Amino acid sequence: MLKFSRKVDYGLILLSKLRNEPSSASAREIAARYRLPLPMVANILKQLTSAGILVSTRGAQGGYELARDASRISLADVVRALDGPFSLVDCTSEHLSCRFSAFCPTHDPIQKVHRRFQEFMAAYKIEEIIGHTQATPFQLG
Amino acid sequence: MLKFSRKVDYGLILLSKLRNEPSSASAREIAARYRLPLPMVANILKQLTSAGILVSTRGAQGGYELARDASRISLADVVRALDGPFSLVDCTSEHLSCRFSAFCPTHDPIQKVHRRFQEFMAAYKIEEIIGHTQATPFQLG
DNA sequence: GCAAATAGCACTTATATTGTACGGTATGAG
DNA sequence: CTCATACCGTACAATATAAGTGCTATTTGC
Repeated sequence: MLKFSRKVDYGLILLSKLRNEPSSASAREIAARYRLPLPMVANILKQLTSAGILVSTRGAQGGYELARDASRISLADVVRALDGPFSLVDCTSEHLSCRFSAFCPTHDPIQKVHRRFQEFMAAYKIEEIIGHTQATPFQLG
Repeated sequence: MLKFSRKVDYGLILLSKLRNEPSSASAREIAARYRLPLPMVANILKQLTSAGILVSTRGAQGGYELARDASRISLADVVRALDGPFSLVDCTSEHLSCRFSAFCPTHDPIQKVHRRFQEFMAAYKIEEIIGHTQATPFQLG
């Protein structure tokens, strides 16, 4: 299917929290705020950190904050961090994975679609997505 | 993940055959040509037909051909026919499926991303993808 | 009637997503 | 220095989705 994973969905929500309330927040705090399971939130934050989108402080009073301004974080960054390198087709990186290999009649044109889509995602900064609204906690039981 | 399904991959190859060698071809013929399993090819052709992208002729000497010119078939048409309605996020159609419902801080902006992506796919005609090269059969054992 | 061909289901298997858990390491406070 | 807090890395189980196969019915041309 052609859709964002739930990780990306959640990730954007967590990022909106961190961007709109910039004081460093712990995984526990964020999970409680949005009524999400702690292990999942922790995992997502870890992945965003190792991708360089967040910076973490360990130990008591530690937590996470944005590594750079939201206007310099693209949708492509977030998706790559949480879902791995995305490619519309398998044969983007390794030709071998394709049965048709060099003879594939659609290979080159689809590469072009792929590149255009990558550009689209890279140009889309999360500032546009999370910058407008204040992060709103889950309000209903 | 954010990629085309194999069905779409195969579908585009089959479409390139039908567009570049316009005489009506049977599923068996196409499967043999590309060394693909007949049941799979048949299924894909069936789905493309019921979506109105191909027209079929039943019975002996029957087969498939494009329902309209490749310049009037979009990538969105093909993806929708083979993978179902695609939406970057679950909450595109039914708000209920989202845990945060109306309180979700990222809902509206992501809808916009979704619409832009749909437009991108709808503007991309398969003519651009399958029109340049002649369909090349699989050539290696 | 017979063979070729599509139509419509239903089913199985493989793979990816989703969510959870655990042992380890770093830090700050008392 | 001990303890609680919090991040780190990785592995694991459950579930959902995709991928591929098979079968029976129906249509059509010879």
